[in-house]
Amino acid sequence: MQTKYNLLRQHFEELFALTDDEWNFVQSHFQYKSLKKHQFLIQAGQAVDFEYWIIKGLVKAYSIDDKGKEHILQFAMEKYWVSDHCAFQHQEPGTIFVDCLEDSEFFCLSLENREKICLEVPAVANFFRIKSNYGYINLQQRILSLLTMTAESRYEYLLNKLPKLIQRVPKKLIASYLGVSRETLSRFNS
Amino acid sequence: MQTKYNLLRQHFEELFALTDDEWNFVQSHFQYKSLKKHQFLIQAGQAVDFEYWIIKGLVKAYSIDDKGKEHILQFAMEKYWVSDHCAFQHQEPGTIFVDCLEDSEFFCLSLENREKICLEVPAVANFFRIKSNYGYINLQQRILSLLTMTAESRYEYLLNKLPKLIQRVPKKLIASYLGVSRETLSRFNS
DNA sequence: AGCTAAAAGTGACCTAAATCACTTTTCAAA
DNA sequence: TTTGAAAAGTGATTTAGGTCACTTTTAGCT
Repeated sequence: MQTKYNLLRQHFEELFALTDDEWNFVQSHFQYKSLKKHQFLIQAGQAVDFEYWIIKGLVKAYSIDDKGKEHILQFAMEKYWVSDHCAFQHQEPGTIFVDCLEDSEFFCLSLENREKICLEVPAVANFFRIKSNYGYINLQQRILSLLTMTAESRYEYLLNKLPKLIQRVPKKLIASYLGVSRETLSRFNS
Repeated sequence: MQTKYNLLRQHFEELFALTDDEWNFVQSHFQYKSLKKHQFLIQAGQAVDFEYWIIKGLVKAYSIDDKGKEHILQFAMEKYWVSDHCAFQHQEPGTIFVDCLEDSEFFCLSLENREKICLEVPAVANFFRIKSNYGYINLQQRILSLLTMTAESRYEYLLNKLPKLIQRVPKKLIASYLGVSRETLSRFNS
């Protein structure tokens, strides 16, 4: 288990160094969780008590529309953070589902604990500040890709950007992420 | 001018309180800028030296595709932050344009100064952390709206969410923001 | 290894929205 | 207050991508 915590420490320290004391304090605010493939991390309608850092595995975050169709908001794997951020931040019932595409392990951080470690350890506040900023930048680019590119070029773009992901995820889910039907994606390209 | 700085201080203090000393330090890292309608704040291809807080006015942030068509990434008005965040963060040439839809005034923050005040004043780091997080949440919702909703319901949704904005912005720009053609938008609704 | 279910591919057809071309309305600057 | 330009509306036509129905392939399970 300590090895797993060390992975998280390394993740924090990619951006800002922490003293051992700081790290021990921070670490004590996370809890471990493990799920099998097909199990839910978050379900719409329920409370979202945590933000999750993925130690190992792969999940999809998605919403389900009135016709029962699923729309993928995010794939998240090792070293990614995932949650229903909106529900988590506002401590409201969630609107999206997150489930495991592979057996997965997580470190869980509650809102209360997040605020506590951010206020206590400025390096952690700065860590989340920069991480959120990168996340924001990524979403802006995804929005631009939805506004400016055809479905086919979004697919090519994703193939280049995250080739490893494509191999771990069924194409029908890639289609859902890109906002295209499975059949249309199947008719693309190479 | 001090009145304008006070607006910015209030904006920071909506999330975390600052001492007068802290504020004086923070304030000294911003510079004032004013532009007339139709002037550019940021242009694709050029360095992006600042992030901007809007004191007064309204701008659009957009990219131009290979066919010369403009796609609106964001509208930003009083109390909003705007920049080419990607280019700014990586200190690379920009890829988007930001120009003024009305005469506008800004406070400008360089990357170096942002990092300086965040490291010096933890409340500022926490401020930007929370702001970025809210921004992230908003973009996730916009992505979901692009994936799950028809153009018409996205329009209705926007009418409810930001009625004031609609009145300040030509409909053809709203169309571009929603990812619909001007003509199609014009055929909608009520 | 054999079997079931999920995933992927494919043809035929349909539709939301884009595009093009033109008219009408609104607005801002002289 | 006129006037020229930008914005908005509208009809006709096209098109990217969706939907439906079915077949083939792949991947987990016992």
